[in-house]
Amino acid sequence: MQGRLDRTFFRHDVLEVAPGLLGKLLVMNDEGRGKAVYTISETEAYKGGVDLACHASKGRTGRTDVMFGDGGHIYMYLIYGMYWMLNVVTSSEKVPQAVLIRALREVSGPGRLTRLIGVDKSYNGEDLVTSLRIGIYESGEGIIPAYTTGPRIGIDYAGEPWKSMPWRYVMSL
DNA sequence: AACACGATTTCG
DNA sequence: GAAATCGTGTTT
Repeated sequence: MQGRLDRTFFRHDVLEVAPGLLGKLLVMNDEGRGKAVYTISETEAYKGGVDLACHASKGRTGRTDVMFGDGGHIYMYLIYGMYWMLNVVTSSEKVPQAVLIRALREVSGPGRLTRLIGVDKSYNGEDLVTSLRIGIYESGEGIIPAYTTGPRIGIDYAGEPWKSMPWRYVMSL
């Protein structure tokens, strides 16, 4: 590992950070569960005020507040009353964007992965740059691996053009 | 105070 | 194809 991703990595546009997170290492250091390292293999970009699939597009509320903050923080969202979605806030303050971590290598599905690694609402607002229990690190290569793109999952309600934007990034084998 | 709904997963 | 299950935003 070359080292932990710094603040500037997260302060770029979500369409740049989402594919940029592929191949990066998600490092967990939760008390009791011990240390664990996972490779991020699938992400989705949710781009601020214009993107109707992005929760922040309907304005700043208590829940979406963290997305309006500085990049590098975590936005946790509970879906269907049972699954936590792990998001990484990107860009800078006042610009609401986030990357949904959809899969880790060997672990498919955003809801299953958060259960596996033990991430829930208590991680909302956590700073990935300074947190002692969760962080993202550069992989050995330090480059973005090959990947394919496609429409995001489960957001058809947002309508066109959002439901068709190729903002889902899947790392190739 | 009540209601509708969702960035999913699992089972039949 | 449908249920499980609840925090959040919206409506009453």
